[in-house]
Amino acid sequence: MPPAMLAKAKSTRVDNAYERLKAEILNGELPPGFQAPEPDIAARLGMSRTPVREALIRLEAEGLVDLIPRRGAKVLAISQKDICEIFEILAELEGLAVRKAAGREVPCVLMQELESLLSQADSALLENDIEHWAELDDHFHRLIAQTCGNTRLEAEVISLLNQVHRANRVLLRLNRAPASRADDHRKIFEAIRAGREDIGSEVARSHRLAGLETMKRLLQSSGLSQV
Amino acid sequence: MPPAMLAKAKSTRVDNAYERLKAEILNGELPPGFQAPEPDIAARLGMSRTPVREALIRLEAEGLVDLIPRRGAKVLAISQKDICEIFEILAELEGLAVRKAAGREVPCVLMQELESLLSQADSALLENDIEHWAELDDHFHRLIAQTCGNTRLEAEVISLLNQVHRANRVLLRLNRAPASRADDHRKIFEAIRAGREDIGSEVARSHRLAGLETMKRLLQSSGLSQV
DNA sequence: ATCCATAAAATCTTATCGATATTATTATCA
DNA sequence: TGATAATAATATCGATAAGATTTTATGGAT
Repeated sequence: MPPAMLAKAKSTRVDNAYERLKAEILNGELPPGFQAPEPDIAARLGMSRTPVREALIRLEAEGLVDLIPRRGAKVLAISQKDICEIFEILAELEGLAVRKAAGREVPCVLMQELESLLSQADSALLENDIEHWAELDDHFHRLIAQTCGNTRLEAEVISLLNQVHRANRVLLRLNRAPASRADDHRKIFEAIRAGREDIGSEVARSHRLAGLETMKRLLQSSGLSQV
Repeated sequence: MPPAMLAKAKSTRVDNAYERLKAEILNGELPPGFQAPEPDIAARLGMSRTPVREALIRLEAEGLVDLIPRRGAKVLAISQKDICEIFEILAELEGLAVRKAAGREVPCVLMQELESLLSQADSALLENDIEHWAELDDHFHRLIAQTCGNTRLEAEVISLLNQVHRANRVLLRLNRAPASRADDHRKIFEAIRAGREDIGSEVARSHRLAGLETMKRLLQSSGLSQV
């Protein structure tokens, strides 16, 4: 057996297209509403339509694009209704994730990383670097999902976070302020460390629901019907 | 505009392959562990590999099959760990679904259908027709998901139910008894009708968690490591 | 002479391509 | 306005290239 074959890392065209398109959607290079025929996308990525198509199907399953029968692929825009639906689900799922994390032995490196994120976020806030703070905030939520030990739960939370990623960014930038008490994050962290399942779960839940209210307010005041 | 164009129902080969394969997986014709090269599947379905492949990618995204790089498509088997993960998520999500349903005006026909299912289930139980009862039980859970008004929540619950569908069937048949108090279902129904969000939500949650315990016990006693 | 390890060859299956058939939409014309 | 033609994009196919696995050969050691 060859010495190093733990990571498959086969790097196929489909994977390549998938990763690139996903990254472009998440960072806003391909904005919501962007639409293009498959041949165009394929040409841009330098490959034939087949792998692009397969990547698009995966992205559609993850709720990032819409494949319109004879219209091409469209990057999904997020409406207020979408945000409500997603945040409601996230509130429960993140609550569960924190509960599970608090009820088990979370790998030490994860806890350290979480703590590091917390202090970095504090710094960013002091320096009024909202952009950076938002990034750290998002990262914290993703990391929490990884502490729960339930791989499906983790994947589902990450998928939902991806779907609202741009909306979060846009609205936060618009608001130029944190979406909710940054303090919640520390409370969640402490609850996990101390094994306080109920408290952690409830803080995570209400944190997300408070975030929903903020988002609704921002959407309203910005007049944007979708993001 | 043509008179009837509400339902698109375009019936493409991909959709066809998707529906057929999904049905065959759910009803057990393609049992867990079943594995076949793409050309075989395509030949069986009477079409080329392309649409089959696209259907398989969708099924993979839904957690029903595994596409192994040079090995073909494999129908996923469900382990105890999988069941734990899925039931834990379902407990939260079904709890939320019932809460939302209780908090809104559920379409009358849905409520009627739910009630019909309840009485049919009672009959089936009286006649000791476990098979039929299990079917009605499953149907009830799916219908509940449809009452919540959150389309993503509905889709996610249905997807999770699909993933444990065969496990449910197999173990219930093995047990030859309902998985938990059928009474819970009526409680949930009444809570939705009466708008008792907290009660309904909690019953749904504990109902699912009780189901998990039953499943664990059945798995243990049957000696099956996966289903 | 037999058996194991290694290398070469054959085979099998996917990954990807380019081309064609199909069909929704748009444009054109009476 | 309604029918028809043109267009454009997908849906699907069949073929090929690439890659892994298995089989078969081969050579040396006991």
